[in-house]
Amino acid sequence: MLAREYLREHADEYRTALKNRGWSGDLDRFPDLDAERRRVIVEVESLKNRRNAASQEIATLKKNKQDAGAQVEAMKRVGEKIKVLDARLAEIEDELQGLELSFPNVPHPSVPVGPDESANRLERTWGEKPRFQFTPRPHWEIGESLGILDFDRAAKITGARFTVLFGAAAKLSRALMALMLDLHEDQGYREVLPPFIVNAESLRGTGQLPKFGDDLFKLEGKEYYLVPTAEVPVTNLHRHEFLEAERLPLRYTAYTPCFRAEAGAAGKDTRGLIRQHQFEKVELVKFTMPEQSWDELETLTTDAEAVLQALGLHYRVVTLSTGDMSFASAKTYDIEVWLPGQETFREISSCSNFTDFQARRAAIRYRTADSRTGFVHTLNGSGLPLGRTLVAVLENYQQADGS
RNA sequence: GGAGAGAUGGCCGAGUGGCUUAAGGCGCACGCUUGGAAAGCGUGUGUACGUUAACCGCGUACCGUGGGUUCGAAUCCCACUCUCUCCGCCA
Repeated sequence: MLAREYLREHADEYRTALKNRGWSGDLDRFPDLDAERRRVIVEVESLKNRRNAASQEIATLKKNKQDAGAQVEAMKRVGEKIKVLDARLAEIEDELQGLELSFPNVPHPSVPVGPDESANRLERTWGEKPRFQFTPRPHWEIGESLGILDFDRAAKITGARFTVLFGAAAKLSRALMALMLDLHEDQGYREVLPPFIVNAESLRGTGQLPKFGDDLFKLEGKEYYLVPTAEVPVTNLHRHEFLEAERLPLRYTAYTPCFRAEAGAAGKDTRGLIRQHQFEKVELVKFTMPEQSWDELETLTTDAEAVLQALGLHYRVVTLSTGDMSFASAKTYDIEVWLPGQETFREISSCSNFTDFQARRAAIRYRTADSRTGFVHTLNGSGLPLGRTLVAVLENYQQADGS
């Protein structure tokens, strides 16, 4: 969510930002609605002011055993008016809020402008492509021939896009989780194990709702959802809270399974465990003062990279273009790991600065020692997904004999 | 799942329709006092929105959340959420 003052005073600038993002929506309704809202507020609040004064009068008259009938009658009419205006105001607020929740964040000036991933900017690469004396195989072949990845049985138990890990794969996954959490703890992150089920309010705070509900698994009976990423429960740890400015930034790392319905993604990357309905991930989340967040984005990214370096995996870092960024992000670095079995760089981490976009939705504020308040900046990045890291290890360290 | 009790400011806690612009205390900030401190005394102490050049002032709202009754609601009514106690069930 963006500041109303920003939408009022920098409408042209925001229009350009939306165009760069390839966003198609209605910005024209905002100024009308905003102006009407303020008109109604001025009117209804002056009526309430009159009512408050009158009720004091009535109380005094009654105490002195005097007749207050005329005042009561007059206030009945004022009360009716207030009721009507309050109802109108609620309508306006609803529509205005719905509108504001649909507006994406403003890209940072350093973000390359472009329609899609073709405009992404390469920042750096680390390591080198491993050389093989044989043709490297994709992970699904390695995993199936070793009997440690089983897609067919997962399809029987559940359905498409689920996987069973056996033996060494399961054990490696568990080891990777411990490696990542320990590494991030050394980097200054506090480990947290949150609920894997969240309510709708939490998803609104981080921006998955109301727009991207189709990508979520919703539980029946209650307004509960399976977490699509640890970003949701961890960012919402501090929803509706004031954080002491001198204690910022707060840094958290969390392991959770992630559940994604991916309603619109059928047919893409269907082989192997690159795109699954369930995967596991270690996540990094930060809450910072506004002036710290851009530096913290850089260290967040290098903190995630450190996992790949520890594993000796070749990767590159790219800045996503305006057209490739997610809804809530102001700037995103993608880390892409080299997969020799598929001869491609594949996204393994997304590190984003959401500026105050999520903090406004979730009301996460700071308070300084001299009592100034404001919205914090939130950031997060994968550090890293277990499944894709397992894929990278399998493909990069495979041997000629299939082991 | 059943029964009962509860939710008030940073914290404790009073408050069963108007005298509450939420008592009192603690904490915190500033000042007085002091050689310095403690104690004591005094002043102040939330959030959002609106108005405004202005977080100067003024106004409106907020006592778990959402509705309702009333001229007027922290207070009465309804629904929901959460917490605690006991019972049941369960890893």
